[in-house]
Amino acid sequence: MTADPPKRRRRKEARPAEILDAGMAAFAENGFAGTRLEDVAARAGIAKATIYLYYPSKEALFEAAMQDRMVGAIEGFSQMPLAFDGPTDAVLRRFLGTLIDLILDTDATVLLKVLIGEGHRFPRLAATYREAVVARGLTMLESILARGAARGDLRLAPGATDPRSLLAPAIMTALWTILFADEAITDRAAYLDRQLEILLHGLLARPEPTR
Amino acid sequence: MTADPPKRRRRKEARPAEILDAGMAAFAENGFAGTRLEDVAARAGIAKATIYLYYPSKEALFEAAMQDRMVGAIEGFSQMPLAFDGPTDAVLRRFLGTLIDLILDTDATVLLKVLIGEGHRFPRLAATYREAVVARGLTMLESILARGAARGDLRLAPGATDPRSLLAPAIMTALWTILFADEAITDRAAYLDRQLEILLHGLLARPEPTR
Amino acid sequence: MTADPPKRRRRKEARPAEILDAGMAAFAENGFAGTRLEDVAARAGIAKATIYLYYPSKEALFEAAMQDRMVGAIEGFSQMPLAFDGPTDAVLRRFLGTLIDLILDTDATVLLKVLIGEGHRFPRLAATYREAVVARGLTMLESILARGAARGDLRLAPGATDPRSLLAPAIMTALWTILFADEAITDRAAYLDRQLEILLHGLLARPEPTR
Amino acid sequence: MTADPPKRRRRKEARPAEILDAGMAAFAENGFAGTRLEDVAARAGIAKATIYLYYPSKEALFEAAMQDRMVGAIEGFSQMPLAFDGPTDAVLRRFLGTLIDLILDTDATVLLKVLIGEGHRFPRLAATYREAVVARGLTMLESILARGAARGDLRLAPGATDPRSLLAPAIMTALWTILFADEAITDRAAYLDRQLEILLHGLLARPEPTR
DNA sequence: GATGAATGAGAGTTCATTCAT
DNA sequence: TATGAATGAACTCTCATTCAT
Repeated sequence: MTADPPKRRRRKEARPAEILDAGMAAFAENGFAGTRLEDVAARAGIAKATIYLYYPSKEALFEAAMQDRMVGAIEGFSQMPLAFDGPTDAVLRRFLGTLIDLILDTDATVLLKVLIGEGHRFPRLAATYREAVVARGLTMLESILARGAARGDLRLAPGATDPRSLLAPAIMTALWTILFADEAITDRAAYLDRQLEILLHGLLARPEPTR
Repeated sequence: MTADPPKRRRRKEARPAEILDAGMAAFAENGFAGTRLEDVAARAGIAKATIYLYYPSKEALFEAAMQDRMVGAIEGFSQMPLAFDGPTDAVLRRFLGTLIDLILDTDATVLLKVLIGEGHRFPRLAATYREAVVARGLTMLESILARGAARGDLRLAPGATDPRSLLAPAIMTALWTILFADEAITDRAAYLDRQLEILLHGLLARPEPTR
Repeated sequence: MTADPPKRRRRKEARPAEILDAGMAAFAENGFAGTRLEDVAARAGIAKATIYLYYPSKEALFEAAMQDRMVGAIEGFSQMPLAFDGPTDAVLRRFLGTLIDLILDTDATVLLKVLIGEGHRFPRLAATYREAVVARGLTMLESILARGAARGDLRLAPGATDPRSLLAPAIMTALWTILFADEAITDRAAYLDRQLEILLHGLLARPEPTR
Repeated sequence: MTADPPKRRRRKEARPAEILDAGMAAFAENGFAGTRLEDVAARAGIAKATIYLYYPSKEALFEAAMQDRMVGAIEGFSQMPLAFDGPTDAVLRRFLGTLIDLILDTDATVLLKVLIGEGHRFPRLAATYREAVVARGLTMLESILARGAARGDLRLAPGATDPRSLLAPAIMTALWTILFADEAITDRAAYLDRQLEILLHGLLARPEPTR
């Protein structure tokens, strides 16, 4: 990728991150068991043994790669517009829009995919994911709901609304991408609009508005 | 399943299905690459080599197991109450309730999990799944929406509603079970109620009900 | 070696012992770390993986091989002429002669060699060796000495004689064979005679026989 | 060793010797194949690659370390009291006492241990050891015997006595230390006394002392 | 049909050795 | 001179697959 790949000996500082990237890509494609360290090495442009200079085992590499992506995801969250101004529907649209962008443009999808497949064997990772990523997202949604309730925007008390309902558009996006990559969502804005239209206003016609 | 056939013969004819079950369970836990045929055999109570009498390779067993579960899922669909009577909200509640039961009580979750992890390596399976399971579910939802629109129950034209929105509660259920088994949904009815409450009536307070 | 070596599948009963023999030979030549399982397999005429059908690891094979030889050594002891009749010098000559024959004709030398090299890493084996082999030999010598003292054959009280002195001819034989195989002891009887001559009667001229 | 040279320079010149010491210690513990150059480096407080500045390969380092110890052993011999005065028993006692001290206080034991284990793979070393160390020791014993015969101290002609008999106490000491370090000889003087008592005067009661 | 035994082809891991600094 | 980084060549161990019974 860079201009002049020296035969050996690259910047040692970058190595661990390069390996992590290569590992993540490989694990995403083939899962933990299905990935050969040889492939990771090839992707990173190094020898198999070099991996062991930085990670003591395949498992350690896997965990490090996952953890690294989680840090990325968490950072993505913390850079989200925390100042929620204006009407609740606009706030939600902004929040979910950003979240979907995050999911589609980063390795968040990959992370989810791998954790679905291997979470069982790496309970620590699954726990971290739940606490540091999922719970955080849900908490943010809850605070949006609380603010909306305070503003009188919402029909229901915030406690009556499962925030997972609101997470659904984002997660469904990720899932669709994983399962049917080729049929993935193309027009994100339109997609989000349609989902929000229902979440905000409901499916049903208002039963006898006046009367 | 059947009532009385002589125990002797049952064994022989049941072999392939037993192996399929064992395989499914093993693949669900450890994925394709992470599963050892030895484990499958142990689960099925047979010798490793016996598997080869019925399936020519690990891949073939995997595909057969998946296909088998898909057939089960499809059968589940076809046994769903196709006579949609009554108001659309009741129909939807019945449909999604049955779907969630199906997901939680069968291997549908497991199927989804495995396909998420290995779909990439078994594109034929992924395609079958999309067409025979997912598309079928969406089609049924679309027909519910069309009927609802015809009845005047719906706020929007059926084409304006992404049926995936309606699938979300079911799929989120599956995902939550996969990722956080211990924190899984316990009270299904209540869970569904809360989700439907939003899907049907929306989050927002109705602006100026009178008009 | 046998007449008709079938291509595959030999008597499963003999396998473990064959592997043990092959392992012992290999370990004796190259030590534990220096031995490649591939070599053991080749010596045994089997595939490398077959070893793992019988022993779960290289270490386990090593320990099993050692233990097996120790059992052999111990059996050798128990078949020694326990009925010590006649004058002590004859008894000793018989005992040590048999011991040297045992050492030179069995794997006892090899066992000693390997334990010298690897005992440090396999303390359990070293302990077993000390207790089951060495201690047993010394005990037998002590009983010979006690009997000799009772007969009035000995100059000293049996407690005053370190039985290791008497073991020396046997052990030196083993050591010489290990270190300088090509220069090994050839005429065992003569060798033993010369050693015993000294042990029994001493180096020094009897000072003042009368007195 | 030397008195005062500036600390700076000392380091450089001492390097090879330090590496040799570290190597010897490591080889003694784990044998040739079982020793990692990394360990040697760690023991010597240097980097693994530095070893290659002084020794072109692991084998070369091994041979150098062994040879170095042999030189030490030989020097030990040459510093032994060559002026054998007095009665043969006293001479022998002095000689063997010094030898045992040498064995127990230097790396002579270690050398023996390693050569037992790896002599097979390093025949040159084994040959050197036999010639430069063992043969030399035996020669010295033979000269003691010759002198003793000339003095009339000995019962037998010197040719009738295998000098290895006399070496036995020393070698048995080494062997015991190697095999059963924890049960090693503690009271050297007493141990030697008991061994010599037998070697000099024999086990048997003098048959009819008078007559 | 069923299986225990056997194996070839890897996969992860280690380590002596080399190279650039 | 000294070393951290890198690697190729093993080596141990695993596992899908086959074969003889």
